[in-house]
Amino acid sequence: MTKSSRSDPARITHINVPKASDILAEQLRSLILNGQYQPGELLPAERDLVHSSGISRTSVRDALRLLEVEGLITTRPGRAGGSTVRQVGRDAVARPLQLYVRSREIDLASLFDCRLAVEPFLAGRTAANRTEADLAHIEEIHAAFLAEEDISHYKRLNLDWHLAIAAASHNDLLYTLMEAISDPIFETSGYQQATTAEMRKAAKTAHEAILEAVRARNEPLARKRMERHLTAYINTVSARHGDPSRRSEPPASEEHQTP
Amino acid sequence: MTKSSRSDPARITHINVPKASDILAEQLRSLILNGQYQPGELLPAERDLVHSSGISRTSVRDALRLLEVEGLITTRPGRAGGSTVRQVGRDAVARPLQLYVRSREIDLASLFDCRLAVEPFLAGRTAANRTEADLAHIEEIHAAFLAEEDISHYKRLNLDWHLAIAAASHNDLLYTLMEAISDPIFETSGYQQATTAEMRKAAKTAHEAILEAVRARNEPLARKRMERHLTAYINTVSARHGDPSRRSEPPASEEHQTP
DNA sequence: AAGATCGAAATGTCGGACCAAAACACGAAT
DNA sequence: ATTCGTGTTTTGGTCCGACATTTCGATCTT
Repeated sequence: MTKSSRSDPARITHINVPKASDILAEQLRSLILNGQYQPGELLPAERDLVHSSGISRTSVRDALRLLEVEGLITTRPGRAGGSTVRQVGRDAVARPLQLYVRSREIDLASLFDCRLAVEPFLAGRTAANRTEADLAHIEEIHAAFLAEEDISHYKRLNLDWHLAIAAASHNDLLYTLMEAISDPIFETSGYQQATTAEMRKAAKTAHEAILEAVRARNEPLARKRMERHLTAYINTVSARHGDPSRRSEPPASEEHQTP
Repeated sequence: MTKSSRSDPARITHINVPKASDILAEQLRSLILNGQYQPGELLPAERDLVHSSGISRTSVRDALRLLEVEGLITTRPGRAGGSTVRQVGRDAVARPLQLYVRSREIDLASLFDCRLAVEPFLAGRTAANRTEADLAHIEEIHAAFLAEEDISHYKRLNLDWHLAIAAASHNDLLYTLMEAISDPIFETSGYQQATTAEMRKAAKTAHEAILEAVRARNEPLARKRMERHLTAYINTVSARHGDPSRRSEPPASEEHQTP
C-alpha cells in the first residue's frame, strides 16, 4: 500500500466527521448570532425541528443541549416551555475559564499576574468613566469593608470591593474576565491562608487611596495605586508562602507603601 | 430587597431541578478534576456507565456530551473508541469568549481596551522571562513581518507577531486570554478596513522598538513601548472611523453639559 | 509474510413509548 | 363574580430496543 495515497503525505488537516447534531447546532447558532432569532424569542419545538430538519429527535435534542451549554439558549419543560434564546451570560465565559484553570493546574502566581494586568487598567478606566451612581455604590461597599472585622466576611467584602471598582469601568468584557479570574483565586487554598491584621490594615489604607483617586477622576493615579496595592499584596503573600521567586519590584518610584 | 426578611419566602435561591445527566456529569467532572482519571485515560464505556449509574443510556450520553463540550473529554466511535480524558484546551476558553463577544455585540473599542490592558503587561513579562529559543522564534516572525508586502498576509503576520510576543511571556493563562480576544478583533469588519502604507510603516518601526526592548530584557521599556504602539494604532483607527469619542487622551478638559 | 476479509466492540442514530412539568380551560363551590 | 380544583394539552425529560457506522483485531488467503 502506498503510504497515504500518491503525493500528499501529511498536508491534509485531520478529517472532522460532523455529527448530525453538530450540523443542526451550527445552523441554529448562526441564526441566533445573526439576529434571526432575537433574545427572548422561542425556537421551534423539538418535534417541529425533527420535522423540518429530517433528523431524529435524539439528534435534535443533542443539538439543543449543545447550544444550552454554550449559553445561547435556555430550555424549560412544560406547556409554555421550549428553548428560549438569550444573551450569553458572564458565567458562560467564567465556567470554561475556571475549568481551564483547574484542569491545567494554573498556579496562583499566574492568576495574580492576570489581576495585575487587568485590575490597574480597570481602576484607571473607572476613574475616567465612573458615574455618580457607580461612585455611590462603591462607597457603600467601601464603608462596609472598612467596618467589617470578621475574617470570612472580610475576604468576601474585599473581593466585592475589587469587583465594584472593576464594574464601574463600564467595560463589560474586561469586567467579565476579571470576575472569571477572581473566582478561582478566591477558591484556591493558597489564597485562603490566614490574613493578618497587619495586611488588613494595609489593604484598607490602600483601598482608601485608590478610591480617592477614583473620586478625583484621576486615571493614571488610580491605575498606579491599584498596581501598587496588588504588587504589595502579592509580595506579602509570596514571601509568607516561602516562595521568594515571584517577587516583583514595585513600579518606578519607591514609596514604601507597606508597613 | 436586601432588607431583613425573616421567615418569609423571598430569601430562597432559585430552585434548581437537576437533570439526570447533569448529576452524572458532575460526578465524572469531579473525578476528572481530582485526578482520579488522568488525561489520556479512558472513561468506562457508555453501557458500563448505564449499568453502574442506573440511568438510561440516553442520559449517560447526554452527560458525556456535556463534558465533551466543556473540553474535558473527547469521544470517538469504533472498537477502541470511547471517552478519553484530556486537558482542557485553549479553544475551550476562546470559543465561549467569542460567543460572548458576538452575542453581546461588544464593540471594537472594548476589545481594544482588553488588548491595551493585557498586551503591554505581557510584553513586559516577555522581556523578563523570554528564553533564547523564544527570542529566536520571535525574530523569525519579525523578519517575515518586515518583508511581507501583501496586505492580507500582512494582517495575519501582524497578529502572529503580537501572539508570538505574548506566548514568550510564559504565562499560559494570559496568553490564552490574549489569543481568545484577538480572534474576534481579527474578524470584526471594522478591523478589516484598509491599512495604509503609512500605518504599516509605523507598525514596523514600533515592532522593531519593542523587540529591541525584549532583546535587552528591559521589562518596563517593553511594556511602555507596547502601550504606545497600541494606543497610537487605536487613535489612528478611531480617528479614521469618524469616531472621536474613544480617543485616549488626558481627561483634562471638562465637558460642558446640562447639570 | 503481506494483504484481504470477517467479526467484535464501541459510539452514533433512529423511532416510539411513556413520564413529568407547566399553562390553560372549564366547571363547581363559595 | 371570584376562587378553587380538576382535567386537558403542550412541551421537554427519560427510557428502551433496534440498527447503522466506525474502528480495531483476528483470521483466512495467497
